Amino acid sequence: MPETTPDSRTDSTAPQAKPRASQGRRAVISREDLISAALALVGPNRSVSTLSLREVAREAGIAPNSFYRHFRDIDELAVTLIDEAGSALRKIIGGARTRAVSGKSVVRGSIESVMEQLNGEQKFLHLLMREGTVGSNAFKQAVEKQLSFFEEELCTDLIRLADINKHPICEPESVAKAITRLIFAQGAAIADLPEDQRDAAAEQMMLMVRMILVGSQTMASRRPPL
Amino acid sequence: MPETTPDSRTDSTAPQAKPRASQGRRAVISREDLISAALALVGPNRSVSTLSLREVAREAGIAPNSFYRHFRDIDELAVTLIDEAGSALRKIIGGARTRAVSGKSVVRGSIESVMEQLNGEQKFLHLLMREGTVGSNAFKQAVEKQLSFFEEELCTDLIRLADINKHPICEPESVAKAITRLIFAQGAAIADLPEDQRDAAAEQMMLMVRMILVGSQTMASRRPPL
DNA sequence: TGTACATCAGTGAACGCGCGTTCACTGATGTAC
DNA sequence: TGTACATCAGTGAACGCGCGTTCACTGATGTAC
Repeated sequence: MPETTPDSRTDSTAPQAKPRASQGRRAVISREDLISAALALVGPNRSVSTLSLREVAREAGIAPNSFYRHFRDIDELAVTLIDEAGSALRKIIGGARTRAVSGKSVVRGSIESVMEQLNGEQKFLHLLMREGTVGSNAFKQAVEKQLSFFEEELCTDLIRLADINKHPICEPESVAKAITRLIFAQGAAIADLPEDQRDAAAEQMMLMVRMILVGSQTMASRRPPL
Repeated sequence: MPETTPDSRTDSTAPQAKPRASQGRRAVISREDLISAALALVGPNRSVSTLSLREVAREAGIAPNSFYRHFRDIDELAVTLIDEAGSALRKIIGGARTRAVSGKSVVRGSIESVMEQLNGEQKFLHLLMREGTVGSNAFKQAVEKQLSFFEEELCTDLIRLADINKHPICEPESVAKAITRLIFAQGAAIADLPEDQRDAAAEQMMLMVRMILVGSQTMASRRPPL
């Protein structure tokens, strides 16, 4: 029976990720339960790197050492959390983007989708925004990987839209990177703002994104693209 | 004699910051020594929020409880560290900016100055880039304050240059914010890059900044500025 | 100049705490016969 | 169908560790007389 979920796990870093599912006592909690517990604990403000193994186990309702049945250590859980947050977020934003295919409102649609995430209950976004600059190298790489996924998808969209609108842009990779990084950096700051200032901050963010886009279009029209 | 350095210290948050200097045993270590010890410990990768009181005391060569003679707690030291990093960095970059007053090379001069910091021994920049998204609210606010100082200075420069070059830009505050945030976000990522990829990353960062500037100029020329 | 004294930077020992990790275990389950 | 057994998720107790914080202290210094 082949593995049906290719998913985002790394190649060989899950040494005890239940290779079997047949014999022995049935599991009462799962990897996913621990992830949920961790997600509940980080809330909107805590960093994954401050989670303790005992704390997560307590939240999940198991003994501390039972944790080792599911993850090698707390860092493996943290990286898994980052990966899951990234893919969940890409799914959400990707949905918002394809829903609003009409012209350049793609930018607005995406950013509004990000803001919804910020204002809502979801913790994925906070999590991703927070872990990029601290913690172990494994953390940073995990975040970097997720961000580059966003960049790639945005880059594809930019090129597609440039073709449709006959508005070529220069260096779409750099444009995508600038927009992605700016949104994540600003998003983290906006998340800490009081509710009534967020809309204005979101508008400002849209203006910034528009500046980047207009700039790249202007630069493309000065020199022929490529 | 009026206070010549308005500086960044907060109003009343240093309850035991040596109000006297006359009686009693002479201090063998100072507040500054503790700050240096902390700075040495954070190095290029650690977050200030992971410093322990005992660790800093050990590094400074004093008993753990002697720490309390200089700071209320470890958080007060961390905030002080952030403030000092910010003002040191503003001094350095401000110098680079005024040195290169000729035309638009101000942008290049500033970014090269930032890159020098990244490549060099100084830890101020790493520190500021790292602490904005994690840690207590006090940390975040301290970083936010320093970043907004950068923004203000950059905004002033942008307006001045726009006047000189007869190239008006729209919403200089937003432009300054976008550039500042982008540089700090990207800088943190570049700091983790291997040496040989940094120059390329710096060039890309300059391109991004130029896109923002060009975009804001283009948008200003479409609608009359203000 | 000498002496008593107040000041206060720094100390050493101790506290209780939460942590990660280990150990030998328990007991529910699926499988082989 | 019944029984013996292997598997293995979860446990409870214990370990040693570094932590922040406290306490009563020591002893160098400046000041008053």
